[in-house]
Amino acid sequence: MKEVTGSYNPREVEAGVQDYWKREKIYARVQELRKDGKAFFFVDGPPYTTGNIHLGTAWNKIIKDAILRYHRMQGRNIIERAGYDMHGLPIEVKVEHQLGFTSKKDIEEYGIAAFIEQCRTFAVTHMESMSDQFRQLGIWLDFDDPYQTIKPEYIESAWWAVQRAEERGLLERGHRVVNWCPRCETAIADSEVEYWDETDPSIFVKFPIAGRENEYLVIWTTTPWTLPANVAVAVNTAFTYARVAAKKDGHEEILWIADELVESVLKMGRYQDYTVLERVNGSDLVGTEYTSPLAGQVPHQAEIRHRVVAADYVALENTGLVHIAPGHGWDDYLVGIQEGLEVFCPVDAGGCFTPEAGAFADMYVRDANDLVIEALGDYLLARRTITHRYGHCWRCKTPIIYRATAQWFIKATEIRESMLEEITKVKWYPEWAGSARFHDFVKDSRDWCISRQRYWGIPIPIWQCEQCGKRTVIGTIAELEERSGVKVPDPHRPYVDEIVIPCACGGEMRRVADIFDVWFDSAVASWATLGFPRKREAFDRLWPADFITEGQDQTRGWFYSQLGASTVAFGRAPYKSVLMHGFALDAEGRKMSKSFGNVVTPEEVVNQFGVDVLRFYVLWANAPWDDLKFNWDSVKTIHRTLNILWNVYRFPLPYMILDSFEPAAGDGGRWDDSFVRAHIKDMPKEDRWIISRVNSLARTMAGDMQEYYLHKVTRALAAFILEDLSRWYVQLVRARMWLEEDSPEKRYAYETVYYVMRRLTALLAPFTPHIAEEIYRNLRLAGDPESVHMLDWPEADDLLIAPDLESAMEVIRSFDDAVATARQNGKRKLRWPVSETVVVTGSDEVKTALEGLNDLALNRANARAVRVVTGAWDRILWKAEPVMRAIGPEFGKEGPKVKALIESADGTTLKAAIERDGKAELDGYAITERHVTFTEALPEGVFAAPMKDATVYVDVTLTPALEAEGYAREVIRRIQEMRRQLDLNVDDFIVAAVNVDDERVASLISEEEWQKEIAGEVRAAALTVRHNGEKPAEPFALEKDWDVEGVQMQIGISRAGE
RNA sequence: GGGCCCGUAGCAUAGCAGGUGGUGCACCCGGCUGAUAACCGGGAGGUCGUGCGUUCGAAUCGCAUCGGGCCCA
Repeated sequence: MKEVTGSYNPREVEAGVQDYWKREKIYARVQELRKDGKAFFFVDGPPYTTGNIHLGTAWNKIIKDAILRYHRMQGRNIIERAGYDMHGLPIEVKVEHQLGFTSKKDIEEYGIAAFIEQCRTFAVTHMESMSDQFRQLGIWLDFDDPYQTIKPEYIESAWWAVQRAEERGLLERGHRVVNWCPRCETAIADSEVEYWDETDPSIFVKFPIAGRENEYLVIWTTTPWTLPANVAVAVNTAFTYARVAAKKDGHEEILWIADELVESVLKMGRYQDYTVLERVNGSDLVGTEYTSPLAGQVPHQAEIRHRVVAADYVALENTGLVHIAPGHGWDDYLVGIQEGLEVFCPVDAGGCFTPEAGAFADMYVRDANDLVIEALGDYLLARRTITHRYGHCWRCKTPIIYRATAQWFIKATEIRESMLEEITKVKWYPEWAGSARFHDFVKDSRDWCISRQRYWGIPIPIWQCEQCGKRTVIGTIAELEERSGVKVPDPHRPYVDEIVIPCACGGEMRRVADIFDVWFDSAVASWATLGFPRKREAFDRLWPADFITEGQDQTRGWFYSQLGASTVAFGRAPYKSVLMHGFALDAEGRKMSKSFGNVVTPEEVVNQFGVDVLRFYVLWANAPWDDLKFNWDSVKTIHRTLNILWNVYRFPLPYMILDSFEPAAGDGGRWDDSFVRAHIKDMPKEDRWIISRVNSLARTMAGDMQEYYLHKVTRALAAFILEDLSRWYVQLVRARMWLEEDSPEKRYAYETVYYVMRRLTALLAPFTPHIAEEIYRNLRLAGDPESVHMLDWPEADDLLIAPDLESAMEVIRSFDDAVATARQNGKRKLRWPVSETVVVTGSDEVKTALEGLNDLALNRANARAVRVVTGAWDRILWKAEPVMRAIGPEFGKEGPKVKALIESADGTTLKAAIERDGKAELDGYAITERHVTFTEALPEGVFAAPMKDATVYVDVTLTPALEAEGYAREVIRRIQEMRRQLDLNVDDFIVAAVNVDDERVASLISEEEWQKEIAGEVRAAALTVRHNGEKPAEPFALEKDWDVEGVQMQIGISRAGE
């Protein structure tokens, strides 16, 4: 043990500890230590390798680290490989940006091989930087060998899964409407679409009904550019539609509009008058044929037989008739399939019209809106604009379009039931994350489009024969090499694109051009991290994962993609338990975003307050599943808490060292609790109490960790440090530390403090691994493990838990607070003793506690006596107040006289008489309880304050003896202060002289008893107390004038022998 | 538009198997001075988002509504 002089400097502590971990390879040794333990297979959700980590990423890893450290201390062998998600469009877009590219054409010209090298470099560089940042947060995952989605063995894990899908008939080539980014020229996942407001045209269009003169269906759309692809109009059979003769500027035309919407539509079209000719049910309209107003511009439109169809999703909005273009909308597409409509999509990958769009060919669709509107001519009924939420590509921010394309799908809808079933078998923290949130998401899930038309990703391992069309799905690189007869240098594009497999028909099979949706990469992490299918052993032993934890946004993300891929490949969920955590928000509860400028980085927090403070804060601030509202004040509070811990830790060290205290060692020079267990019966109550408390703490924490109540665990820790240790135990035990001679009391104090700190550091280790390690390193005995992280979790010791003592101590603490309040009311400082303190209570618990812990109560109250009184305390006086409402009517004009009598009577006597006899006589008048109320009147010098189930009365009246002690304490305090100013060691002796102006006070403290007391307390070899005495010949090292409660004193001190 | 979560003093948070709302920070006042660029006590501060309902009684249960978050459409 060495003394610690500095105050808590987190950055210094953390740098030292991390250096120690590195030097002594502590992480590896802890792994080694636990390798025979029961396995705990954890899968790290892979962060995407772009840029720096943010607060949410840090929170995520901190939760993981705290939980894994806890399980490790419980003896588990943790499989804890870190992982990174390194493919995908976000990186491609960043690299495109760096290279100044704007389209796929630029990439093709630059060369795919060179392009993906840039992507690879980008991903690897960022991965390394992120690992460094995580290491700095004290995260103990295996960052030296993380799983990386770009590695060949990882790519195989994905290939293998698709091969399973093919075997099970769950892989499908389908023509579907997908979210399409015209800039990136690829399909993008629903999860890659970001919504924000966009202003678009809002137009009402008349579709002429075939074979009718001047009669139209009125539809509404915000995407005029989809009109060239119109094939149908949908109505809802639950609505009534009106056939209206509408008049405008002398013309009349017949319009079909949902009955309830007629008024608003006609107003929009500025019609002056109308008549409803007939009303029909929606179903009566079904089958009605019409022609396209764009037949002149788009030749194919003239060939389509447009008709009215029924669809449930049509709402009573706008016109109640919906324009259907199966090539450009998901709902439209479904209606199209159902009705056997043509899927017409005259738009290319870049978002431009194809020649099929006739007059609009080559135009970018969003730019074509105005031309389409113009081309509608008289068929345009009304034109407005609308601001609505519209989807954009999450990477390049281009507005997306819906486009029917050929894509590869996993038929998630076919395995939906078994996915839902699997969800119920997983343990969810909290429960509703699975049973409600995730369940509802999966219930509504669609088939999963896994193909992307890009470059930096896992190539889809499907080879298709150019001649016969037969396809084959490759599961491993070895299989590919065997079947192609070619060595595969890198399973990425463009290398795999060149590999040809001979087909049985004599033709050549070539790879389909697509790569995987990047979500498919991480979906296979649970087996990829174990090297499966290349390696089998670990997979057979460990899979599925015991535990994963990610943010609530991963419900649709990683929780889902993993479940989907695993249900396809293995027919079961790849995880046994899932903790869903919240999102990191700013103090106002808003999302942190760069454009708001409200982003707080983990780095900022760490630079100011250190890693442990950040860690403790994010775990402590709220329940894991609630959103974290970041708050600097709270961070400061946590800093203060750890600072107090630090002070508590270092305060006994100088005394221990001075006394050469050696904690009792157990077997092999290893510390254990045998001393405490052997002596607990003899130890002072406060020692037994704090020992009980720290064991209770361990018990509560273990219970809460079962449910991953990280906030409760850290709050319990903070409360223990602040309330139990610092504010209470340390205050009680200080005096024993200062004892000169060796004594059992002092030894017990040392052993107790040591015991508590050893247990506490272990309890803190998962949450604040650095400060716990730092303290542990200084306290550990020679035979102890080198790191606090090698210890087992301290199980609560039932034999040392004393519930009665804990509750009795609660009473004393409440008493202590009340005494302080009463003294404050009586303006009597705690340093000044008081004669008597009385507790009036009806509670047995209070009585028992104060009697059982009377020494403690005396000490805390600084009183000559602490007494418990049940019922009434005889020194309480009562003041009688007349109740005129009762006196007036009864005594009539005698009333004022009675009032005066009551007011001047002795309330205490009056109350006693009424209580005894039911009435009292005052000058012949019978007074009963009706006529008078009593209020408590405290005797001179007595002050009261409430405590739990009791009232405390403190008599602050001074006597010469009390005064003598009070002044003596004042002198002691001043001399101590002067010792401090001289920077003396605690064991230095001094010589001192006190000169008191006031003769009476001088004589009080000159009494032998107090002079001895003062000399002893301040370690004075010589002490003189004088009244207006002459100054000593020798000047003192330090002389000061003091005003002590109005009494002037001159005090001088010097170090003895100087 | 739908699902889930959250909404308690200036800020953050506990209480939510219903029975007179706790705690921390900040604030004001005071104490302590052998943890001291620390520590401790006291005080003030609340329509428990809003409305309706169930109940003898609701922060706690139900419905509606508003605000925030994540996700979906």
